[in-house]
Amino acid sequence: MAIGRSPSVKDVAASAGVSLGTVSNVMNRPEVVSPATRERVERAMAELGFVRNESARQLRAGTSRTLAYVMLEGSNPFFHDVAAGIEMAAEDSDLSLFICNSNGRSGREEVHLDRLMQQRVQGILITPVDPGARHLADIARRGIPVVIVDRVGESGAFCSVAVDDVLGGRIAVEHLVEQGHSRVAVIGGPESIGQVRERLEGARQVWAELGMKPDDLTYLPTAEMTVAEGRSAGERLAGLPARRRPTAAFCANDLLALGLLQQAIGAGLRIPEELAIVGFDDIEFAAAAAVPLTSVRQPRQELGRAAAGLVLDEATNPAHEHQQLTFVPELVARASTVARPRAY
Amino acid sequence: MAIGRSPSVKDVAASAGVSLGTVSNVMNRPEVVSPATRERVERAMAELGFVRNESARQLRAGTSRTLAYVMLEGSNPFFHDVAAGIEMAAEDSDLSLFICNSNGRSGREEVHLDRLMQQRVQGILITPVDPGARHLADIARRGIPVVIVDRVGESGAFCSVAVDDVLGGRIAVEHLVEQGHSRVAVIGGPESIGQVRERLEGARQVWAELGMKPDDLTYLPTAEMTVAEGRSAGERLAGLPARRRPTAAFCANDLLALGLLQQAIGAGLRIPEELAIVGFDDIEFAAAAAVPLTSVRQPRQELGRAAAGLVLDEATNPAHEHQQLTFVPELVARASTVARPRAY
DNA sequence: TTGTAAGCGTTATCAT
DNA sequence: ATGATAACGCTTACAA
Repeated sequence: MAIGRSPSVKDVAASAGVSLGTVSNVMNRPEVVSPATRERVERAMAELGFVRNESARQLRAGTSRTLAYVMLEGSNPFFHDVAAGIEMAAEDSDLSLFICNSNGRSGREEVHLDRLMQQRVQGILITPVDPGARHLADIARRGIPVVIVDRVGESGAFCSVAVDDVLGGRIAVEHLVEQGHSRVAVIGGPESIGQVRERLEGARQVWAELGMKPDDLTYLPTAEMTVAEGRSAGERLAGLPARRRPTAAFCANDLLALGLLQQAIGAGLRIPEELAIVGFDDIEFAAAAAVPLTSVRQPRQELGRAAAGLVLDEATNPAHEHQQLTFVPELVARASTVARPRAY
Repeated sequence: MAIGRSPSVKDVAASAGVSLGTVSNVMNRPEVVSPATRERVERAMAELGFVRNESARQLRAGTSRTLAYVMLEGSNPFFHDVAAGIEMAAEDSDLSLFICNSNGRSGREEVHLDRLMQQRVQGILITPVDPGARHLADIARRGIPVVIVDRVGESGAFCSVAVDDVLGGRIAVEHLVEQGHSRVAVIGGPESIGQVRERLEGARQVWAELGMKPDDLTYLPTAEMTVAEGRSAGERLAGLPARRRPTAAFCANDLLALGLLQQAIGAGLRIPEELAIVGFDDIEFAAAAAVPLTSVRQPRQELGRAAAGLVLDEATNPAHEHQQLTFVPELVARASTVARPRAY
């Protein structure tokens, strides 16, 4: 039943009684071939079960029909939403999307990048472990379009798409202060993650500008941005002396916030009365939490879409100029900070 | 700065003053080339920034170094966990993994499948919209290894890896009955989804076997397996007259359960005292919920790993026989069904 | 409108 | 140990 090897244009040509070139024309410029022969060729293709060999096409064409996205953390739905946005854009341009996951490890990232180069992908979208990494610059120098997603490239050597993380941190903490909190925890880490640094930075900035006491902003570092670390931060929070204990927390992403929320509810705290919580990203699960989570929303799919637009521009437009797109994050207030939420 | 085209083996050969074949040997059988020339070639490669062209390699080799997974719903973390398992196995065999998402639409699925064939992937893993679909059988008939994941192929025409969904439904409902519930809701849909049918089937079976009254098992159909539909099912549940209202619910997946949980807590119900909830899949967010969710665990990564093993066997072992691997699901009891959970 | 032939970058076979 | 050469399946001039 199984065939030795799959039929090639040559086989189709033989079967249809035409030449190689004609078969190719049927596929690539059907208008130049007469309806009669075209139909004959198409029938032959169907009969033989011909499937075009993309490698051969690509070898000849010199260009592939694929984009790639190297995500930072497969376990964070945020990145999958970004990927979904990219995929839509890719689909619109009739491109395939290759998705890789570095899992925060620079080594894996490099391995993936290497393979993608071998595959001659049209462009690479990446949320890098380190935007300053040598291997990233190397790729860009080769002329392969690279776009940094969710992070601003430091050198301006590539395009980037991100939200203003500093602003995000600001509006989160500003919101908490508006709600009457005067002792706030900021939770996140490690600080080697740029997004974390900037979100914390924004939080500190606005805290100072609003004239709050520096000591009343407590930083609780975490080793990762996970639910488990959020729970652990909650325990540390609970361990603080009541007088100094923050009445609100700003978490650098939603996974941390979800973990904190779980720990707090488990400990019997009323949310938001005894502890208010703001997350970051606004993933689906934020709104789906038992106490819906206030979060700083990133336009996740939009981010991906815009990034895809930039790679494609770089890939096809000779006049392309690198640009850093910045989206404005938006606070989505829910029950975890306000008893009667403005949004749900 | 940017180079016209990237250097080929030919360029490397010229630069190193050796022949084409020698360069190829350095890459593929380094042991046959003398250390001196090998080093010379390697230096030339580094200087020129040579990157092997995978299309050409593949065209020549006739086979690609990629596996593909077509997932059913990108918005459900369950599938990403399966994908992670596949990826690990792929990595072990030095293969790349191409991830696609059909989003439950048969049309998208077919488009992806088509592209994957053109790419000549080594094998396809898929959680299909419809395991009986024509296009799936067509691919298998072409001799491309296809493995059905999280669903049993109907015809035995391909390998499959799944958990016993009927059993899963059984242990979920058995657990609820053990906890003393005599009115239970089963929530899920649409019934066109095989997993749903079987989980419900198991629920009904065990309900009857335990001698419970048929009318006390209420089926609440949903249009999708999402958090939003879970919430909506919760509202319908709340609308039932108190006498007939179930005191426990078995949801066909965790997203539904999470939605139901949210709705119930929002409505002021105490969990599990006033409503006990069991989900299915045991995704990370089940354990992370405010009230940790009891769930029927699927060995998500294991599923992926095993499936990858089967495709690889089919791809490489001439004596390969199709097989249907079935894992045994396991109940993970948490606070959403037991006041003092056995596990956390 | 259709056929012929060259070439994309690699690998493998056969000489040397 | 190294070099020359054919072949993989396709696209695209160019010729007929």
